[in-house]
Amino acid sequence: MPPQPPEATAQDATRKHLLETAGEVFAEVGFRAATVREICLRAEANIAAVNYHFGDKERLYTAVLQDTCRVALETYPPNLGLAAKATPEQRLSAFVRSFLLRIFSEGPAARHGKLMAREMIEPTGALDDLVRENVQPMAAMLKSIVRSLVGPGASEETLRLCAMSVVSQVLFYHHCRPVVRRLYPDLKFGSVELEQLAEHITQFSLAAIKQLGKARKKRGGK
Amino acid sequence: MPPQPPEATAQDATRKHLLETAGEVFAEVGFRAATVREICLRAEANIAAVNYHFGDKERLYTAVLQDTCRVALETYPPNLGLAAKATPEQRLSAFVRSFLLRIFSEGPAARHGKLMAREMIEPTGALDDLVRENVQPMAAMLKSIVRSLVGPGASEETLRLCAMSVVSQVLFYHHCRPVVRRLYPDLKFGSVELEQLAEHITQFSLAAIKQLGKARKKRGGK
Amino acid sequence: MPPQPPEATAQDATRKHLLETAGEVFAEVGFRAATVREICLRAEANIAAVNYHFGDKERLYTAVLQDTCRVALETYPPNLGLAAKATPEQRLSAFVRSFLLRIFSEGPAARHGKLMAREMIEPTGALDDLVRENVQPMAAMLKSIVRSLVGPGASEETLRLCAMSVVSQVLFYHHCRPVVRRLYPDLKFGSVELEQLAEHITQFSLAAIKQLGKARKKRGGK
Amino acid sequence: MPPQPPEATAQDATRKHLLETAGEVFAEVGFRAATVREICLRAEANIAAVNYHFGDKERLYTAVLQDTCRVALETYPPNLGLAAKATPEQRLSAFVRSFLLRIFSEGPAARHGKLMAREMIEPTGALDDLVRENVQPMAAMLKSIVRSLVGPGASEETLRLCAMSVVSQVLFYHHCRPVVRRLYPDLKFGSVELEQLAEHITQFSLAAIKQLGKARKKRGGK
DNA sequence: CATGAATGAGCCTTCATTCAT
DNA sequence: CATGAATGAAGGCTCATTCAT
Repeated sequence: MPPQPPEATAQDATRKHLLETAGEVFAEVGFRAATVREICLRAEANIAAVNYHFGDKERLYTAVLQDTCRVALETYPPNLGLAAKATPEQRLSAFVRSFLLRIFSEGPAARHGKLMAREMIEPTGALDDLVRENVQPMAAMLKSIVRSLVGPGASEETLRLCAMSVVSQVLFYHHCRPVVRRLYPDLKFGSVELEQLAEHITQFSLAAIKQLGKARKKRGGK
Repeated sequence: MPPQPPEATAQDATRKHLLETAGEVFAEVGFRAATVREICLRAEANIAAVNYHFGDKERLYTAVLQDTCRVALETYPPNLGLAAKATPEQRLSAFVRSFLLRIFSEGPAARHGKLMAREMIEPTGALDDLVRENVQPMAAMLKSIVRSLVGPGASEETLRLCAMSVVSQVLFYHHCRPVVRRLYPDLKFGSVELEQLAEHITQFSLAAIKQLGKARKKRGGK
Repeated sequence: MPPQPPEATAQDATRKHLLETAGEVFAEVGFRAATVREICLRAEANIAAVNYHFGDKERLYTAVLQDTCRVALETYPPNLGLAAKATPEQRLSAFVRSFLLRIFSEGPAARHGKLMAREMIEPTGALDDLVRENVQPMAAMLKSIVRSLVGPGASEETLRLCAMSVVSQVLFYHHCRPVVRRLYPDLKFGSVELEQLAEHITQFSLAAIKQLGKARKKRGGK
Repeated sequence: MPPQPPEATAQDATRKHLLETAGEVFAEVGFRAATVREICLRAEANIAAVNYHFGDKERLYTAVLQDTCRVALETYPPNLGLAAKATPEQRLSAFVRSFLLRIFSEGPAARHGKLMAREMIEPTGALDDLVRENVQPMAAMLKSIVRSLVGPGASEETLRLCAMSVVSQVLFYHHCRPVVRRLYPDLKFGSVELEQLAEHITQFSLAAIKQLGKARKKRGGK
């Protein structure tokens, strides 16, 4: 008998189910279009269950956002279990791959990507916390990787710009999927294709970053 | 009897005004949150004007999308009036700059960027036409630029991947602005900063593309 | 054909009907217990009619309060068409009688009394205006009557106290009707009984006020 | 085995606390607006405690009404500890003063006044008992005072009318406080002002009653 | 033709009450 | 026994759309 989590009450079960179902619905149609009725119906809960467990629709949404974020990061950790003494190149590759896998996964973890994309269009109060607690550390990690690659002495601005150039390439395929799909109908995003994509983004970025590093040294600074 | 264009002005004026106002409202709050009432109120038109002129809210939206796209491309053409014999580097730079200016502009042209960002989240039927008529040519133009840079013989896939890497860096700042603003509160997007940003993206991309070109030649193909 | 009130449109008819019906319902069960559904149902109007014509339930209530007040004062004017040179005694009698008739009437004018009674328990924002525009003038009128009766030189405080003693006797029978009915089940409030009641209140008050006037003179002022 | 009253304290304590808290809430916002949740929350009791101890919200209200009435009469008894051989004038004065103090007091006793005022607007079943057991005796007491003042031989109707004229003046300031406050914003109801008010009502009523007594004798009857 | 009064479906939320534990 | 999670009816309000004028 496994060490049962303490107090796995009926309440928690309903709450959890609600959280999961709401995640689905919010990811599918967004906060506004999602209706409490639909969520409760799918979760086989009473229409008043949302208000009872979360106060109101908005707080349910906040809880969903935080929960999906946690799940996504647990499922695809940014370093992908890399050895401690990995090279910067390996670390960049892992970062890109885990990021891609995270937002293109098909499971519950994928919902976070959809929710975040919607959050970019209409930010809610929940975004502040999310950026501070989750995005910030990721950005710092990536910047440290870039610093290792571009060499010491690079300005904060350079690090920031390069980090964003890396991130942008990953996010693009997720965010602009509707356009990409229409431009290249044959393009798929299976695991093979994702690996190829990760390889391209990594190589493209490595080439650029290293080149910038060389150019900086030649100019003797900055 | 002349083809009475000057006659129908009263109607056309209302229609045009409605189109413009709807563009504002849709860009501000999105399709769902926008209300026909609000649009008609701002346009000083009757509440039934939308249904009268455009059939329903959705067809108004489609008309708005097409209109804003036209305006945006007219205001910031992709080549920025470049000389015919411009170098590939100049053409890439112009492409990046015009793209950035287009989506970060503060005017009617900027609305298109916002609407497209929303379209990425919940594509409507209008997106098909838009991609075919506007995005496709832009993509082709960028790919030809990349081809000039990477050298002859590069695969279609390589061209496509590189083109997307370029585009993604531009779009990122627009699409993820809510996160960027929270990560770097001091970052501004005035004309000076946009120029610097364009410079970075251009240099980053040039370095990567050329490097990939060299690597390919060394490997002797693909 | 009578001089038709200008613009007696269909809109006004619905609005007026709604106002009347809402008056009934609010008087019967109060603001909170009254439901927009019930009001619209009784008025044979759409469920959204209240919001359309009055904005929301609260503003409908305010409109009802103002309207019933107007009707009540038009139906039973405070001076009851008294001659200009009426004696103070006659004016007091008319004031008391018209007040009693107003709050005990059975028609639409009676609703105002019920609404005001509820307003005493839970005042709304509408009360401020009502007191300023309707109660204030009535109070001034009564005070001038009392001044004529008590003789010159009486303090403002005395006038106020006496005026309130008069008003209180009238309102009591309306406000405490539930208790009065239980104490004296045989008591009726038909027109005959109201006349007797008016006579008592008038005589009781006259006796008191004149006596106070005499006492004051003996003491040589105040 | 003794009749275990000390046993059941835990339950009784909750019940009593609930009664007290409900009194507060009902007096503040009325029966309808009061929520069982709020009452249980303030009483630090379970949400189901009301139904458990009192059956439902309505029966809780009835219990509250009876309890507050008891407390109010215990705190401000109608004769204010008057000597047995007090004059009718003194008894009237005591009656008026105790009545005023009761309804204007700032404590648990005051709640009864507020509840009764609401009961006047929407009587509940609890009113019958209350009138029979509490109001009736008070009315009888006041009528006997009036009889002493107006002289023997006065009709029941006269006694009743005069008694009500007295009571009405007291209740008016409590019941119409919202209007009074708006008419005379500077008016306060501290202990000093209440004494002055009691004095006015007493003198006003005494003057009227005695005058009516004289008039009756002159006319020789009734 | 162009208007704006009117519609009714549907949304979020509240609340007294119940019932298994 | 006492609890609190769960219920479901009902309320106010919004909004795209319609239709008689």
